Amino acid sequence: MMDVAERAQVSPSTVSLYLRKPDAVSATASRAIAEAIDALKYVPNLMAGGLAAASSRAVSVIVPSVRNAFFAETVATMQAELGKERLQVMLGHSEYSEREEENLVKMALSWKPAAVVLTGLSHSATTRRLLKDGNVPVLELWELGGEPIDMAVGFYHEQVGSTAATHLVQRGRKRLLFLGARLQEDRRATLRADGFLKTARETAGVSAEIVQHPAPANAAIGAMLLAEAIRKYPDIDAVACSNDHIALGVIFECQRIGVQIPERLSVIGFGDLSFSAACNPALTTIRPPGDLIGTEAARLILDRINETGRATPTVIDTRFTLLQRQSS
Amino acid sequence: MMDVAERAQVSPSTVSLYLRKPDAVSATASRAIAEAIDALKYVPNLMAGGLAAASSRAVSVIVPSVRNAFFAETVATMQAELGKERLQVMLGHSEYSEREEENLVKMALSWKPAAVVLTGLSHSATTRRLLKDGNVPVLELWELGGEPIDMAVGFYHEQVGSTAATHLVQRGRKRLLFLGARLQEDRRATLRADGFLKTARETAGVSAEIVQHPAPANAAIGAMLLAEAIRKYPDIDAVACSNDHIALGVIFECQRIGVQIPERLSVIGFGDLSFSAACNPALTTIRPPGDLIGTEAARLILDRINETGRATPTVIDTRFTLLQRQSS
DNA sequence: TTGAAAGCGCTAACAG
DNA sequence: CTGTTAGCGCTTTCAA
Repeated sequence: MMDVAERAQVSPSTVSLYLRKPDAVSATASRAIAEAIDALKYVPNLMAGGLAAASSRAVSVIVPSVRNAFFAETVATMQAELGKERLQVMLGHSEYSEREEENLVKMALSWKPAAVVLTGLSHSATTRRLLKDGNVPVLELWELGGEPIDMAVGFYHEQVGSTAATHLVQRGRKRLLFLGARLQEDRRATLRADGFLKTARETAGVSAEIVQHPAPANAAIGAMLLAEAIRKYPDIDAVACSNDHIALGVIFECQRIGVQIPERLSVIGFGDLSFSAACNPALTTIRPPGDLIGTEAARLILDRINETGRATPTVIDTRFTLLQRQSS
Repeated sequence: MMDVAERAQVSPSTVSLYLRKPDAVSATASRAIAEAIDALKYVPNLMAGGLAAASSRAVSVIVPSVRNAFFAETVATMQAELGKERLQVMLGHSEYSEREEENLVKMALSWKPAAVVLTGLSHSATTRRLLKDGNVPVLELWELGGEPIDMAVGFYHEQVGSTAATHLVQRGRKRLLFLGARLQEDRRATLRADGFLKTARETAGVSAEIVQHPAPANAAIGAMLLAEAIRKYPDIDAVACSNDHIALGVIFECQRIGVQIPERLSVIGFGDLSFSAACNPALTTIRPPGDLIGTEAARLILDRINETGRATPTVIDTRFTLLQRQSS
């Protein structure tokens, strides 16, 4: 930076100012500095900047796993949005463990991040304390309904379950079933199951049960669950799945054992994954706005950093969309 | 750190040493320092550390998109492995653009990363120059066959295509087709197509064509491609798909139009995605070792950082696996 | 709008 | 194995 300043005939602090707030520097100086940066191929050292400013241009994003398409979508969107403002995404995977999440938060704080982004509303006591004391913007994504540490962007998962149940009932179904995977770890899937069962059972003449498996969701588990469901509850006429991977397995299993969808069995999923519209039959599902969550989250972070006077909202409900297709 | 040193009755540099190389500090000092860190709830400032060391504990990982399950797998694995050594993953998405990748590399270099990880072997000239001059370990993942900037971990995609063709021919197929999506951007899918066509056409009595679509791969595109393929080449008896999303669409479309798999048509995919084994019929596919690529990459980076004397290899061929299932 | 000065909190020789 | 010393390359008042 000193070399750039020398070449541009200004002081280092003017170069620094130019880099951070270009508008505060005169056109003449700006031109000279830009030329010097270019000629010298100057690359700012963000470590030094972060040290001096006691805050870095890194945003720590912690999700259960980026292998999960939902979180991948949000992470990808956030990186794209934050990258435009030259903010770096630092990624961490909690693998659905609060202990691991806590470690990641500790590591993250060492970087003096511009913001910390978590998934969901349940965290260890230490995590909450670290973050509250940390004097850093905190965002919790993908879940609404509890008390956020700072800001939250997401939707109500009980509503998702409730919407699914209502939809199936409206289609004339009476014997409902929820098919869930890894419910012990996936709090949000559990909330969807709760909402589903509650709404279904509150409806006169409708019954609802749940069948689950502890392994992570995939189509093979979905197929197993459907087989087990048919065995346990031969008279079911509709299943709601904790996500579309499970629903895909249900579709394949029904094909194999000759259960007609939707005539004999209605199926609704969650996720609207890339294959859902192309299934045979096309899968009715509920689409969570993974990308919207990402853009809204990025916007809140940017607002905070730029302290745009106007108080930023604390909670954003992105809602979700029911997509009715052939399977119901 | 000075507070910790004072409380532990040692000098700050001993604390620093303890933090970086615990084994180099006496047991007595270690105990005292650990106690002090705990009591004071000391959180190291990695920005300061990075500045002083002229190198940070951040690893920049740039992939086309983490929405793609292949790269998500590698990113997740790398984060887990590097996280154990307290290295942070900084994520960037090139969206298959060399220009965007170049921007991300420039941003990454500002952080003085411990290593830069890219996807594939083709990059802009500037990217290559920046990285070669950057005096930073560079890894290129998921592709072998060219001249790596520094180190590479992956496999040969032409071999994948060739393996698929050979498999189909061995199953007695004669009229082969490659179904591809987004080949103009996805160099590795193009390499697989090339290998497939070459091997098929070199085989006596076997013909091979290609049908493609410019949109990103998903099941709907796969269904469209299959329909188009049947129209153009009514006598095909086998299709290889650029990935399993396409293959899934093919399976559904064949169900709809009544084409028997594998009797009338053999299908092979690429990816072994989470649904592939559970399809109806189960999908024959080629599994790329996304997790192995991640662990090997992490190992190379760690070796470099710790300068484990022994020269680290420059290129690692992880190979891939053919999984024969019902669809062929 | 610009510049001088004073660090930010740590690392890395080096000597002991 | 431990301590001394001299910065790393920026940002940020504050004054001009």
